Amino acid sequence: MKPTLQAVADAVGVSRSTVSNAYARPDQLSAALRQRILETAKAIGYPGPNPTARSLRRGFVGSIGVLFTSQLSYAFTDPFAVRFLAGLSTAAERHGTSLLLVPMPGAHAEARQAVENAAVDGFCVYCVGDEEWAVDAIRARGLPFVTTAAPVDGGHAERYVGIDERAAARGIAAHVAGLGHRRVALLADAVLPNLPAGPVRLSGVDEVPHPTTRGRLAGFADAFAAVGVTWPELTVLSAAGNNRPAAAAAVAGLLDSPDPPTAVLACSDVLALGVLDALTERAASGASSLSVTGFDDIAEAAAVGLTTVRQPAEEKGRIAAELLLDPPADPAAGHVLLPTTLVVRTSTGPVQRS
Amino acid sequence: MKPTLQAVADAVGVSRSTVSNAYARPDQLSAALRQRILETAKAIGYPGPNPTARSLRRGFVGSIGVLFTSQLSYAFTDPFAVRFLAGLSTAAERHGTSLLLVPMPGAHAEARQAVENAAVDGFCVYCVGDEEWAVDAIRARGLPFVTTAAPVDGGHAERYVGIDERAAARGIAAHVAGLGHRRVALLADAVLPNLPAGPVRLSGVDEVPHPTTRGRLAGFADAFAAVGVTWPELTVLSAAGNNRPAAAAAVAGLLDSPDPPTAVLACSDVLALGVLDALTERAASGASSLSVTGFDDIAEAAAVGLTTVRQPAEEKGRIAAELLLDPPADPAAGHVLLPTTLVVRTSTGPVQRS
DNA sequence: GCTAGTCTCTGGATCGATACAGAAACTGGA
DNA sequence: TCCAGTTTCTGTATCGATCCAGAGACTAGC
Repeated sequence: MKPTLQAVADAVGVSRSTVSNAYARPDQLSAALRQRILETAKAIGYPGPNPTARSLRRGFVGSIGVLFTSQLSYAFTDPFAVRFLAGLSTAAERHGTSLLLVPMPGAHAEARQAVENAAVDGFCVYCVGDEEWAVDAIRARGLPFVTTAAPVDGGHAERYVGIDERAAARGIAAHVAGLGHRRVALLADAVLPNLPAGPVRLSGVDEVPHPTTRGRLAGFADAFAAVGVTWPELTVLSAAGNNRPAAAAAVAGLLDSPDPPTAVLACSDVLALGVLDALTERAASGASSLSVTGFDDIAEAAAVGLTTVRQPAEEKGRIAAELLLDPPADPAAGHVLLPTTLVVRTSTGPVQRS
Repeated sequence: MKPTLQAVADAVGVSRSTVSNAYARPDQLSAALRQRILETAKAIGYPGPNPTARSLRRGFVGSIGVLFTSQLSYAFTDPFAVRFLAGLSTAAERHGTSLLLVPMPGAHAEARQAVENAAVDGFCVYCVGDEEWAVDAIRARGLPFVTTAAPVDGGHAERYVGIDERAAARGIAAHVAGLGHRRVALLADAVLPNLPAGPVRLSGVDEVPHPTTRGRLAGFADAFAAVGVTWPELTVLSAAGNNRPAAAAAVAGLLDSPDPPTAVLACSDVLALGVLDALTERAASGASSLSVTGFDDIAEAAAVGLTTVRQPAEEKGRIAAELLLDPPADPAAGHVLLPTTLVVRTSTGPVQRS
């Protein structure tokens, strides 16, 4: 059994409080006594105050929870998420705060429990879709939190850091429309829950539950509406996951159809790379036969010449951490919208007349 | 103030224990009463048992600490580390365990404190170099831990998952030697602490403090010794960090020298990519003018055709988590050495006669 | 009707620390 | 010499739960 604070107190012949002070408040006791306490503590093998007990008494923990509404391991699979975490961890490190990565069991009730059981001072919720339940659970605990997107209408997060999804999407779609493309497909991950890969019929963008996806699709639609292409004329493709094979699978049917689109606008770079994979497989390349765009500007986008929207990933993480760790006095400052940039590379080009 | 368990007990008119049981041991009370308790709990806004208090009483936390001996954000910058974390998190998720990423302040004493203050049930120590202090601090707390490398002679970790660094390095160096290369440079990150970038004179590999680096350099040396190239004939280059620019900077002088090496063996893919960057800058490419090898086989290595040693990153993480979360009965099973593979691509080729 | 056995529920002890009010000793100045 | 002020240390209450021995009520079997 590891010795406790009491054991040290007994060994030195002082009170528990004094030993506690030796660790947490050096100014509350003489240097000599403190020295003596620390030495006997080491001698009897006392490892320092128990972190859990300390947290309980103090009422705060010194760590913030990071919530991924999908599987936790997704965080390390998606390049954008990784960069976000890099920013988050840098800022957290500056504050001496640790990050608790909370596992998310598939079952809803258990996932909620995971949120309830996390010993943290606040949460950073990455990519909340409809998962208002997570926010609810956090609110029920009375803990502060930040989300990585402006909240869905109705729910209001006090603090968030996001981008203007719709405007950014409109920008890149306008670029594609400007190149003359009119027969286009929009590609997103899980447009509707439990959907097979491939085209989806939606009466409107409002049907899409995931707010980020909805925002981006709406932006794409805006730009095409401006050149006379209406929503029903756009093909919406759903991929079974935010990864390259899923994207390749989702576009496969369309690419092989007699009347393929001239451009595919993807809701993430990873999906766009999957489309390029599908093209490579067919011995075609981006831009020449099909224009492809992504979203996020991950490192690989530059390598393959993907036209995309850049958003500051590390910065997003950094700001998220700071909103949480020292909240701005002015509540309005808790709502941060980061700028985005259209990055035109070689994966988009003028529409080919066939 | 958030209501406590006691408040719920009072509201329902039962004892604290019963409310506790309603959450943690449903079989200990009638379904009807449990229902009633849960309902009033929700009604008065009780968010469920306080995780910290629960941990204190139960004596375990449900999370494991992940320790990076360098900055925490390094974890998200190094592709190999990211994949390791992916594996770790997948396994942790299966066990319902969360991961606590502990920040590492630069100052030694503070870093030790960070280890002492982490509320965790065990630690996964990534890439321990000479930082025996971390292991010491963990031992002092009496917590179990895993390291990602076989321990340095002397210190003994009960559980570790690593690779045979020396043998793997010997393998890839033998490939390079087999191609006829004799004038070669070995590139590593921070060969000695606080070293400027560039060539280092070492009387032997034993001088290198970081065990992983030492192991790899020793393996390289082994293979060249076998073809008659002795240690003093090998150039050792030190980079100021495990990143591409640092590697490019470290080799710059040598590449521009009148008598450049015909091959560079790097201790990581990231460093090797930096060398390729330096070559690109000089309008030369790998293999034609200079053979380059890496270590780890990160995703980008395949893209640029880097010859390297593959080690199973996700698997390493997964096993680390499992060694920690359900330790094998047989202590010998706590020592895992993973297999490695030599992956020959286009960045290595026969030595050019000039 | 009585004993044994099961189901429910309770109360007090406990996990390991920190906060805070106040006691004791010491310092200095008038 | 005495009082105010500071420094140093102590003791008790508390953070919010879980554990465990045991009290009552209830069922079963003989």
